[in-house]
Amino acid sequence: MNSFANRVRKIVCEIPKGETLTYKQVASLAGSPNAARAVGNIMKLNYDENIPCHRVIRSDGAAGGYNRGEAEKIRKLKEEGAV
DNA sequence: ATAATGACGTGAT
DNA sequence: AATCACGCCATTA
Repeated sequence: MNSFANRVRKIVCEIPKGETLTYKQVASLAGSPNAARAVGNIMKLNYDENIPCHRVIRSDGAAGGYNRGEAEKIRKLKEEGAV
């Protein structure tokens, strides 16, 4: 998989603990500032357990979604120190 | 190539 | 502040 998905995965994997990036930020870093939707789409389709996708949230501050459940995602972020 | 889908974003009501 | 509708992008069928 060498494409947007790969870039996104790498970026998300580089997110430091306690920090959270918005889908828009990730998309922007991936090269497409308006591909927030595509970013989330890729996560859902890839189910990357090696990637801290739980550190990626919406721009509104909402967690968004998670393969384990939004509650788990939020919990993880809170435990890691994310606001 | 076209249509449909989706863990989004922003603006308008 | 909350909700609705539209727009955007990449992927898959």
